[in-house]
Order: sequence, then structure tokens, then C-alpha cells
Amino acid sequence: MIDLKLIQNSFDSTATALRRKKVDSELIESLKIANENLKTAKLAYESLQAKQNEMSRLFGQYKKEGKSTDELKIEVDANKLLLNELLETQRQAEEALEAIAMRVPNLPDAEVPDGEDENDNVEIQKVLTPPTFEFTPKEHWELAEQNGWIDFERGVKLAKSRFSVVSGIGARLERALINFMLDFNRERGFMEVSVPMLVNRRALEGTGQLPKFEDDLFKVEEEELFLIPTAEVPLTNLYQDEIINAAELPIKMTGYTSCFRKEAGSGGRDVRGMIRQHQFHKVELVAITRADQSDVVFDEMVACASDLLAALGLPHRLVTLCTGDLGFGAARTVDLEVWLPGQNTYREISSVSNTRDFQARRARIRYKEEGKNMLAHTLNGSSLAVGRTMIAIMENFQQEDGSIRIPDVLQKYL
RNA sequence: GGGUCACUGGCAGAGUGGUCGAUUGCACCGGUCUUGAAAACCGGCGAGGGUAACACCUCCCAAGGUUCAAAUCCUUGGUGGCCCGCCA
Repeated sequence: MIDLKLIQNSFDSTATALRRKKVDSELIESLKIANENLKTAKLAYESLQAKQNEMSRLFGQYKKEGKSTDELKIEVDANKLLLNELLETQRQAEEALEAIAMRVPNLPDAEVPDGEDENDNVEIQKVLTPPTFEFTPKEHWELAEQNGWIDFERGVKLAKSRFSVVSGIGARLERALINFMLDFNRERGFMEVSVPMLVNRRALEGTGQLPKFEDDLFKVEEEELFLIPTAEVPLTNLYQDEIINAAELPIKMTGYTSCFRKEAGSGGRDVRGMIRQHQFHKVELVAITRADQSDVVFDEMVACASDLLAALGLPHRLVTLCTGDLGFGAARTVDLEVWLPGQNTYREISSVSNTRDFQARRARIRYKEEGKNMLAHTLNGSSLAVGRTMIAIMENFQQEDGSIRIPDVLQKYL
């Protein structure tokens, strides 16, 4: 959630910033009004509550002194009716505010370039040179089937389209990658955490997937639980509703989970192969920091993911997302795009975001510094999507006969 | 899954309808004493919101309910202990 004080105190600049993220002024205006309504309602309710408390105290005193309470009771009863009305008004004002506020995205950082979509993203850096081939490189699905690594048909048989089965060396490579990434991240100071892959509504609200993006999530109906779309959700929400000692920050975590996404809006994109699946494996990085630490940790996370790719020998580039491509909760995002020779293009394999205090305000993640409670900053980044890393390895390290060379760093994991 | 007992400030632990947001001990912070420390003594000390600062509001696992008034009574849920059943 964005800071409502910003709406209250510096409306114009906040509205301008939000407009960069395609939020229309009307919504911002209604947010301001809803906030003011709540403040008014609260004030009215609380001062009447104070009166009620005072009368109840008197009631007890009268009883003790043996005085008659008949008159007081009439007054107190009348006040209670009014109190209930004001409470209801306040409740409605709260609901109205939340309905709007929870659907307003985060403000982009000032340095984030303006833009409409991914075409306006800005390349920062290329790492490693794409390999040249003396033959026409194949796409990963061809290589995967030829090597017997991935079985797309049987995945569909077991579940539905966009599911697949990985077996043999492919399955072992998948496991090797997960272990390699977790070890790599641990050496960079990220503590490994194993978390639930089903979470409740509150957790998803905390990180911003709900209420707005329920259509993208798989839900276990009877339990009101959801399959996680990313480990960012359980990892960040570990500290939901907590006040952390400032000295313990930054908290840097890494975790491996499966991720589940409905891919509702993706239409017919990437139907072939393993680029876009309903279930995929991912090793994630999450950090909870003090407000003044998040920029440094952000760079650490980008470096961690980029160095991991480099260690695997995978050419890639770093891209700053423009305002139009920025996610709901992100103030700033750097994507890592890996080179895919079969597709002759760079494709996203990791995404590192700083949400600043946006998630922390929703999830109530705070830290105590010199006796004051401050909202933490939260950051998340994929330390590589495992499936897409497999794809990149297949396409970059393919030989003319279709066999695939395994990167040296993975040898000891196989 | 069934039964039963419990859940109170950092910890321990009082409080069973009314000046209780909560006795007390430990821990913690300040002071006196001391060369310094410990001990002893004195004072302070739960949390969230709100305010320029007060005021004020809320919080005794959570959500409802009864009552003028709830930590205290009732209902449901959660978590933990023990017993039974089941399972990896």
C-alpha cells in the first residue's frame, strides 16, 4: 500500500508519480476523499467512546456509593445507540478506503525511465558474449525431446496443457541446479529457508498479489488457501506483523519452491516448450532491510543473480524496467535476460525488485530503531527460474549432434 | 479426526464482572553508594494508533456475543500440552 500521508500532504506530486504507472487521477482523488472520510469518522467515534467510558466509570462509582443509577442508565443507553451508528459509519469508511487503497500500485522511483511496455526498458549491461554456432542451433523443446529430458505430452495427460514431465539426466540436472543455486546464494549471505507452498489470503495481500490478481492464482477452495505463485510470498510474509530489532537487519533469505501460476492473461504466448508453465521451480532471494539499506541490498541481489548466470557460463543482459513494465508492488526492477540461441533473443530469467515500504505497510513489517517503529523495506528477486535455466543450458551448450554439454560448476552436483 | 486442559507485558506468574492496561518477581534503563564493579537502596519500565505536545482510542491468543461495564461470563476458531484414533 502506498503511504496515505503522501496523498494527504503532497497530493500533486504523488498523483503525478502514480500517473506514470498508469493510475488515473480520478482513482487518486477518490483515495484522498476516502482517507479523509475515515479520519473524520474515527474522530467522531472515538470522542463518543471516551464519553461512554467516562459514564461507565461513573456507573460503577454510583453503585459503590449506593446512589441511584436510573438516570445515568438512560443516558448511557442512548449514547450506546449513537455509538453503534458511528461505529458502523467508521467500519464502512474503513472498507471503502481499503477497497481503493489495496488496488493502487506502488510509486515508481524517480529514476525509473518512462515507457509503455517492455520495448521501452533500458539495457544496462551485457555479460558474456553469445556463442556462435557452425550449425543452426535448435530450440529447447526439440533438444529436450531428442535427449529424453522433457515429456510434454505426458504432462498434459496428468494435468493439462502447460504441464510437463522431466526425467533422466534432465531431472537430475534440475535438482543439481537447485542445489547449486542455493549453495551459491548461501555463500553470498542469504540464509536458506524452506517454506509452505500453500498460503492464506492475508499473506497474498501482504505482498500484493491479492486482492487485485486473484485470477492468476490456483486456489484450494475448501481451505481458502492458494498455491504460491512465487516464494516471495511466504518468505516476505515470514515477518508479517513483526517488529524487528534494527540490528538484525538486513535479513537476507533464499529458498527453493515450486511456483504455480494460471497464466490467465498470457493467451497463446509460449505455449510450446517449457518457457511458460503452470508449475515451475524457482530459487528465490528475499531481503528485509532498513529503509537506508535497500538500495545496497538491491545491487547485491542483482549481482548475485548475474554472477550465478556467469558461473554457469550463460550470456545475459541486465535491463531496467520502464514505468509501464513495472510490476504492481515494485518501485524499481532490474530484469536479467538470458541469451537463447534457438530463439535468437534474450528472454527473462530473473527479476529483482525493490518494493521499498509498499509490502511492509500491507504486511506490517516494521523495525525498531532508537525506540521508534519504522516500516521495513522488502526486496525480492529470482535467483533464477530453474526451468528457464535448463532451457538456456540446452540452447547455449548444444552440440551439432543435439547432445548437451553440462556446465563445469554443475558436475559435482550430478 | 475425537476428548481434555491451557493461552495474561521480554520471561515467570497474580488477577474470576467495576477506578485493571493489569499485583509481584526476574530482566532492562537511570540514580545514590563505591577507585571501579557487584550487592543494597531509590526511581523508571508493556504494546499499537493518534497529537506539535497533551488529550483521547485500542489491545490480556483471534473473531463474535451477553452487560451500563469483560482479562474475568457465553459461542466459534487458532495454537500448545496430555490421552485416544489414523497416517508418511
